Amino acid sequence: MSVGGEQERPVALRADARRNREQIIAAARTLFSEVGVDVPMEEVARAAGVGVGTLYRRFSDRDELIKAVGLDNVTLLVDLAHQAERSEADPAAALIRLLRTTLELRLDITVMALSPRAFQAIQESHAIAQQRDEVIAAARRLLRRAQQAGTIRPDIDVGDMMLALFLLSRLVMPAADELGEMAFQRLFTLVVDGLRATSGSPLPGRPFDQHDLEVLRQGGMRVIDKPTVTGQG
Amino acid sequence: MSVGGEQERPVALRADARRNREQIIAAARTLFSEVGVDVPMEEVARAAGVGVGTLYRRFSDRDELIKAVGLDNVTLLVDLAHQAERSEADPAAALIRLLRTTLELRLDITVMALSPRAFQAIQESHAIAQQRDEVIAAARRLLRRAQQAGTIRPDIDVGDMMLALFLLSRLVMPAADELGEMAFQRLFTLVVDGLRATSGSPLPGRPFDQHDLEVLRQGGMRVIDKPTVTGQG
Amino acid sequence: MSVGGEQERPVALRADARRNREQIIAAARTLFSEVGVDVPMEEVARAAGVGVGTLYRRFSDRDELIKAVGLDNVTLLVDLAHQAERSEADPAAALIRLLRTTLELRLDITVMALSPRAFQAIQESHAIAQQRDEVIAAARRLLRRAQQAGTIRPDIDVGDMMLALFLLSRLVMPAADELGEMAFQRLFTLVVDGLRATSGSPLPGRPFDQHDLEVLRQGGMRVIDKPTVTGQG
Amino acid sequence: MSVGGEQERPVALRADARRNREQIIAAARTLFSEVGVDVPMEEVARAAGVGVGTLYRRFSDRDELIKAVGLDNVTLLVDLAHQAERSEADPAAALIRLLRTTLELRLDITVMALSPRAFQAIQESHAIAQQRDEVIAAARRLLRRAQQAGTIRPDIDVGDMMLALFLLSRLVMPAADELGEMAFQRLFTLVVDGLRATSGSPLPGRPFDQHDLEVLRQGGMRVIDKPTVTGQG
DNA sequence: TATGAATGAGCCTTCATTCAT
DNA sequence: TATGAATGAAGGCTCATTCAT
Repeated sequence: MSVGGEQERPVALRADARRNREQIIAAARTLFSEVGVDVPMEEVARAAGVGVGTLYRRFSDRDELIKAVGLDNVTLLVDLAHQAERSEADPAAALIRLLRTTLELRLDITVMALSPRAFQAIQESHAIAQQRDEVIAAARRLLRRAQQAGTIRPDIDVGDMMLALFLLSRLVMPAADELGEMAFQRLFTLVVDGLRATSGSPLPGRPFDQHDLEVLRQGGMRVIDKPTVTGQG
Repeated sequence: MSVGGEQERPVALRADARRNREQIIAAARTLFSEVGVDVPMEEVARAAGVGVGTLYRRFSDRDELIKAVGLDNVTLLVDLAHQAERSEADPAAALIRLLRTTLELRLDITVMALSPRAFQAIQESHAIAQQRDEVIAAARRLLRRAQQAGTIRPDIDVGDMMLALFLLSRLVMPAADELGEMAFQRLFTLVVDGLRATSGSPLPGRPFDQHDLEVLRQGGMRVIDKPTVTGQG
Repeated sequence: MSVGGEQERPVALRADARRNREQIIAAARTLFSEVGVDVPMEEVARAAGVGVGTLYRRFSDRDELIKAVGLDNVTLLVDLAHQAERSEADPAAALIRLLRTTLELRLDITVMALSPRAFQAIQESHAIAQQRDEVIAAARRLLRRAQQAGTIRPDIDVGDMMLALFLLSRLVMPAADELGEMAFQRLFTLVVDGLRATSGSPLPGRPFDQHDLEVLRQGGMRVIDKPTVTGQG
Repeated sequence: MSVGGEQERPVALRADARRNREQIIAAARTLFSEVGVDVPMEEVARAAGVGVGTLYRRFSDRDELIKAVGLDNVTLLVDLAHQAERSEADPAAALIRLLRTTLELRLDITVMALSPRAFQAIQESHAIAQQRDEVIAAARRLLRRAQQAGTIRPDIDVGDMMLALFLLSRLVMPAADELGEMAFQRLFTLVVDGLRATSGSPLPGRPFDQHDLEVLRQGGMRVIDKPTVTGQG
């Protein structure tokens, strides 16, 4: 599962250094997801149990950290996507489970950039792009199979599905809140229902494919601020 | 149902001052929606064509500006909601049009606070709360009628609908971009399809009502950072 | 009681304009004394019952206002000083009453500038300097008479007395506070006791005359910030 | 009588950090005293030879800096007061030397708050209040002894003495100015003469004790702006 | 190497002064 | 002319990043 990319340290890190690196990425993944990619670097360092100096030694600036988290995420996603493809089950079910897992693991940062800054950063990474394309390709294959099986509506393509994923990614479920969890599950189900074959209205325009998604990313659509449904800080 | 709230200027402003005030609110509405409520005040001022000083003369601080935009939005929404109720048409269609207009006019800030800060600020305004409750009540009445007509799925309540609206609000359509516009329309339709009676899976949990929404707001669910689908708008 | 000075408007002001001018000076005298010469101009205008525009029409900037207040004060002081000289009474008593009245009317701004800025401003006014010199000369004559009568200690000159006045001027008595008033009266008496002939220790150095005072003003001694004995804003 | 207060850093600072902290407090003590507690933070930082960021790292805001300076001052004062008590000499002389040292070291900020802001800040610190009370208690003991020895006038209490100290604190002696130094010494002596037993007039009202001082602080008396005897220091 | 201290640029807000009504 | 609106410079504070220990 070696990744191979421009983010890779050329030489193997010492055990403790590797541990630091992983703790930082783990902390950043959570905080990026819950607080946003603008979270203060000190907060990331604190959550990782290291000093800022160490953080900066591992990741020369915020963008590098974003890329590292992104690569880590997308690497996991490639595995998940391949697993989904390999499962014998109903392709729609596999696809939906993939979506859900992506959200539950908060891996969405890579699929759709979280902020202009994150997008910028991720754009620069060839390794991420490559892996992401593979995830999308796998998702697309699953989608096609589900559409042929008649369980997902025929008038969408993988771009539409990614946008739906993106929407859902805006809801983050704090660990210990039952109501929030329920809200997420309900909305997830509701949106997935919209993806199903039984859904009524023909969608306006034409199916969105990966290329459309790319164009959209380049300069089309903005989505907005650190929103919240809560009063929490 | 006269508005008169704590944001209301008691005395008439001079013509130029009123014009500036309106320009500032308009600029803030757009920027809050597109960039977030943390957008630099200077940027708001510049977009409104005034100096920062003018902005601060009208709105003593950022929170006041947020409240003013919120009240302005919700006041518009009350009108729209009542119009929707009065329309003889299919209640589901009226409801969906209300959702769409809300999004197109970027009035969503009031329905679901965009950030902890916005939430705080809006909480303090009795006038906003009152108007918002009226909007939600009207939406609920429409929802009930549509459910009785069998055109909206029966297992949801107004809270679910508001959450769906919130999700969609994360997609903002830049004026002159056809692809972005199409993306929005497709996703809007897709999510609305999920709201329809024909939709398949029973939603987990129980219908979300306004009270659940309130609880969620108080401290339940977080949603995340200034996301983007694009590199830059 | 015509003043004659570079601050004088060349032509007579209309009655309402004159009234405005006087109200502004009165407000400024109080606020300069109670809040400091850095008090916001809007606050001065409000206290005077006019708009800032009017204030600035009468006084081109803060320095002009300071000069106007200063000239007004010193003009009053000249009268008071001459009255004190004319009184047949004990010269020490006359002198002490002059000091007390100066403080109670808060005319001290002119004697010792209230801030670097005020000092600067006042320096520029020939009219003020002239009147101030006359006040000091009168005080000096009284002082000499009192010293010859043996009621004021012989080892001081008018400069020392002015410094004592300056010290006392740091205590401002809010209108309706009995304790504050008592504090002022006690300290006033205590300092005056230090000026009396019965006082024990010979003062170090040599008597401070008006010239020393001038030198001190030019660049010698600083005194400090908006102090308070209270928690009030 | 160990100090340990809320301003105390619990852990030892790194050598350079400690040095900076001390330089900042030293710079702030001087500037607060000479320019006022409203002196720009950048100016404090510059005087301490550090950047603003460093200043803010040590003291989270201006109030914390004020408290730190206050605690530092009052801690020194407690030592000085106890030394004064221990000295075998004439209690009046010891008391007067204590007053003089307080002024020469510019420790007065704690005894009488320099501004509403300083007062507020200092109020919040239990550690400062405690130490200040001890200083005042020691001063009171000295005062009593001197009064019993017949060398200080009997009709005053410690509150009066603190007010006298406050008055004198308004004169700040710039290091290298002989005339300013002489002015200070003369006025100091003059005021002290007013405190002596030989002084003539009975003071109006009643002796001011520590409680009166407290009441006065709470809301009674205001004293005024950044005054100066000079054009510029 | 890990740490956390220092730096300084950037955004927030206030207010002196000018200008339009 | 009186008013109060508009401007923008200045000072407060935060935080990304660099550097000394």
